[in-house]
Amino acid sequence: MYDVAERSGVSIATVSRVYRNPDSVRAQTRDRVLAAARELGYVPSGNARGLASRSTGVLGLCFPDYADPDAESEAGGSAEADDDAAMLYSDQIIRGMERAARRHGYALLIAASLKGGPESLVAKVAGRVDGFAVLARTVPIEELEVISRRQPVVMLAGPRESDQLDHLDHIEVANADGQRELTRHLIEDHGLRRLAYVGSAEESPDVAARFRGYLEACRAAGVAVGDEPDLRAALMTQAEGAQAAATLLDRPGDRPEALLFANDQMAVGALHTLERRGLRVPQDVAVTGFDGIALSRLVRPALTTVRQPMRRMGEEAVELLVRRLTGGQNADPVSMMLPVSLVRRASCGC
Amino acid sequence: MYDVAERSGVSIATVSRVYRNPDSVRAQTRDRVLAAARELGYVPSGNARGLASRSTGVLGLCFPDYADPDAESEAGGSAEADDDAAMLYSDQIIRGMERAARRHGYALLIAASLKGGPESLVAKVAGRVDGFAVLARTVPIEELEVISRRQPVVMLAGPRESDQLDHLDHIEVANADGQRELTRHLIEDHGLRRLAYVGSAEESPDVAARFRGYLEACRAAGVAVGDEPDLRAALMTQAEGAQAAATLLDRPGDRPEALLFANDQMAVGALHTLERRGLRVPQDVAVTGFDGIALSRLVRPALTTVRQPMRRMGEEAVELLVRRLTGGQNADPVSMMLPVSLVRRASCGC
DNA sequence: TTGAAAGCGCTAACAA
DNA sequence: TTGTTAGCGCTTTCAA
Repeated sequence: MYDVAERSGVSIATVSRVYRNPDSVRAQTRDRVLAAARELGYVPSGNARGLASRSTGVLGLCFPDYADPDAESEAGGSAEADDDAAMLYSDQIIRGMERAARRHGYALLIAASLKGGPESLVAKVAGRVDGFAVLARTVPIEELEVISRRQPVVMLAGPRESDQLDHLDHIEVANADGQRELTRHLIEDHGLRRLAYVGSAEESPDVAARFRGYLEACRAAGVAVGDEPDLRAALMTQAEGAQAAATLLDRPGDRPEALLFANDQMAVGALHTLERRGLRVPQDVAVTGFDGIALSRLVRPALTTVRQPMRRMGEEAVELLVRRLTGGQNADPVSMMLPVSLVRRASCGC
Repeated sequence: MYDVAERSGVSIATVSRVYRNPDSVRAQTRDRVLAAARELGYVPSGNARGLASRSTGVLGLCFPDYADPDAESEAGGSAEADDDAAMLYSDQIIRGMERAARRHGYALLIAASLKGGPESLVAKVAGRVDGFAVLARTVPIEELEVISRRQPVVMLAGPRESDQLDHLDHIEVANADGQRELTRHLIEDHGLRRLAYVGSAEESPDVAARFRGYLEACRAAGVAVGDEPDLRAALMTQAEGAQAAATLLDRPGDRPEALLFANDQMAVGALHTLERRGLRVPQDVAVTGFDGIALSRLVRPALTTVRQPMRRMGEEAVELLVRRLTGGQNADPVSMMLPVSLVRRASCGC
């Protein structure tokens, strides 16, 4: 910047103005500055800017590290497919955030969580952005508590997790509503009563809420259910879904009329198992998922599921952050529950 | 930082050490500092750090703005589906870069290009990262030329575009090879000779290379072809593919034995048209795509295509950047051509 | 419309 | 093991 100033015969203040507020500089002066900048290959330092102006023009997103990158090369075809699908969840959020951020003139910094000492990735992100979103259960609560005292943070999915964090803005999805409505649909509209639910071993709040919705619908309809899912998968992958379906079909007693899965990937896996066994979906067994990933629309039969508006969640997150950053810093914490929608397709009999 | 130092009775240098190099500080001192930091809600400023240390620990990615965000709400169901698919291209790169960046301790800053004055998004990204990747045709050459004088830039996909930019590292995909091999496969292995090729109106270098591969294979096999694709679609979407298929089928003369599309999305659209018309794929007409997006595996019949290693491209981009940033700044420009792989599935008759 | 000067919050020698 | 100090490259009053 000093070089540009010297070369164009102005002060550094003027160079600064050319970039921050071009109209406040005489056109002729501006052109001289720009020309000098071009000749010198000058690019303003975002760091220095941020330091001086106390803002970065960048929003952040921290999400969990879904897959172990090193394990990836060993993965076979099916794992790869799962991977493609698993991607969608965080990617939709990234996409939503990127778009909305761009609309507001922000760039997006993304980082998957990585545990570490005082130098954790979250802290790094936090130090480089004006505000950021975190997917639930990505970052230790205490750390988030400290960081959120200094800048806006919005929590995505899941509950707020802790009283310590109840000052954070928060966006979740109506998981229970969705699963309840889907279950009701199977029971009342299709007359199915022997249902089996496949949940997850590692019970995230979202997955728990889905199961809760399932229970509520069953009980409301007088369908007998236990307090636990019929099965819990470890990873919610296609492979696990395929296996879960096999396990459920092999259990003694009447075959379930419907298999409900806590996510789409498992449901897709189940479809494969059923096809292999010569069972027709939905005539012999109905199958449902949850999430509304692209895959769900493409498998045959197309999957009945509950669509989560992940892209919208990303967009809303940015709106919330921007609002905090433009005067709303003292507003009461906002908690949004995004509505989900039941997507009726072939796999339930529709 | 000053507050933390004061509160814990040390100098700011020690506070700095606690974060940068914990082992160089006595454990007891370190704990005092960390405690004070927690009480005060201290988060190190990435900007100040970057400014002082001349590095940010962040890599960047600039990609084109595929969709108009404002047009999105008007989009119908089919457009949405296309959107899901279109996403994959840049998303795979983002994903690959994020993973690789993380491995090397970097975060990733992403921004879709946006035209603008001296304050363009690229410049913004450039000012906040240690190095970045750009998808071809995203950024004006002159701007890139200026920026790349100051920091490593790797160009993704497409040729280098210009002699001005021949000092940049560069990664592309073997488009011509892939399309040539795919075409050869149709001609020689399946004995098809009446082929129709659907390209794009806006001829990107990649798409052009694919058509070139197609021509080469045809000529090598003695199959007559013109110098132009049989049809050029405007946007390469499913909708356009569906329409292109209809157009080709309605042309007078013998029906083509195979429809080759310059990307998967169009091929998928074509599949819909063919199904609607009661034509069997591949018995009546073979169909092929290009890209290897997730969708291609899931449609029925599954699509024969050429898989582009986009994730790998993202990873390699990071490797290249990291290499430049760790001593390799003066090495000769690297140009990689990533191999593609022919994916034989049902839609070609395999 | 332009310039002068005081930081922004940190890192990195160098000293102690 | 810890402290002192001089910047890093910009923005931002305040003056001119």
